[in-house]
Amino acid sequence: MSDIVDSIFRRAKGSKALFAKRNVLMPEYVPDHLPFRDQQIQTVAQVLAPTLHGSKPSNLLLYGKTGTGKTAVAKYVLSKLESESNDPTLTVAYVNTRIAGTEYRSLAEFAQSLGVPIPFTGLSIGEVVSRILREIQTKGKKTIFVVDEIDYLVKEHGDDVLYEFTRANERISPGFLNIIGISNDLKFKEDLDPRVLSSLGEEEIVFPPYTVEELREILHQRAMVAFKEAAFSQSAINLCAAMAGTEHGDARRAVDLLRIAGEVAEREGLNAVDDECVKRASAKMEHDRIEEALRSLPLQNKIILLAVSRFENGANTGEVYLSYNAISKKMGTEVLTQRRVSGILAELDMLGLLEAAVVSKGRRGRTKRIRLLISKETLTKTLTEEATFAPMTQEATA
DNA sequence: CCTCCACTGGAAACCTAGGCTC
DNA sequence: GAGCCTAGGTTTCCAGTGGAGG
Repeated sequence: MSDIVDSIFRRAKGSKALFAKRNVLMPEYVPDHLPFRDQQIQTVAQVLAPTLHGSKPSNLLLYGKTGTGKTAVAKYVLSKLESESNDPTLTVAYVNTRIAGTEYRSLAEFAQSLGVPIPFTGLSIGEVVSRILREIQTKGKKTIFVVDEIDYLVKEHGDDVLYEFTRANERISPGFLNIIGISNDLKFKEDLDPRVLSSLGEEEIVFPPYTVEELREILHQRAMVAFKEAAFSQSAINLCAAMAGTEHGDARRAVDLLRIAGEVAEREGLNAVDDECVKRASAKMEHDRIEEALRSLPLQNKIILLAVSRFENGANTGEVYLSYNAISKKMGTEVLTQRRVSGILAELDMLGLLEAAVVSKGRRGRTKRIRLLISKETLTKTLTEEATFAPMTQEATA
């Protein structure tokens, strides 16, 4: 349906489609070939190879920053393994613990992939774990459990469950449970119980960030498939690679940038993606990021930002608190203490929405010098979307 | 060199809400 | 369905502080 609408609009603007296969540039796409990851693919394959003889491979930890190909490599090798093996008891389960949210939901998802129905709520963690293990044992399932963002799981909920899993293997023969942990955080090992670490980290692979040259090559390969012929310039690709390269070699970001640049070019009715589109795309991503950050902020943080925005030339904590107080009263919302507001100002500083530097003014005390880092227009525009703010953003200088 | 402002930021108690447990 | 637990947000309390003005 939307295809029809798209084509109508496109014809109306007299422009033409640049994408041949846009999904090749979507974040969840796994290509058939992963350049510059041969080493990692080989190691993962070697570690998992014993599975084909029915024996338990070593547990595996994959480390690396976002966009270095960890998840892609894991999914790639596992799909090969599944198609290579003719063992019906081989089961691969994938869970991203940050997206699943809670420990319970991560385990429930895992259980579902094993074919064990788990109620939405009501069971204890221990009960879910033992149901999973019972399934593996009674059916003799050879299980490979990919735990993506395992650092999140451990940080939020501890490593007790992982300990149970790693310890259980003697009891569940002829089946086994193998764990592949994927972590963005290189220091994540420190939060782990040494017993869990020694078992989980039997094999470790580190994924280095991509270099700019590598990003360029990756983007080029994707662009050849994603776009129609001559619908992109080499210099646009280079620019994408360079821009993402300075952001710690994040391939996902590079690919996103290229896709959005393509969308910009299409919307503008251009014949090809050029440097200008990439710059525009980068600005759009930044703008979207800020709007998204604003939207997802808790109410109190929004009010505080609004209070800060009323001072053209920056303000100190006391002044912001007074202004915040007035707005809150007018809106009829709860009023937080100054201590808390001070803390929230520090949080907003971390998010890069404002700057809150601690300065000393001698006899006139010590405070934070607070300055908005985003445009006032973006702020009021985004806040006005929310009905509660509509009256507040109108007469902003009252 | 000392004072003393207007806070900062640590620590602990308190308060929910949501999810789990029985 | 009532009760329990936990995490995260908030309040309360307070010792600490950089440096302009004396």
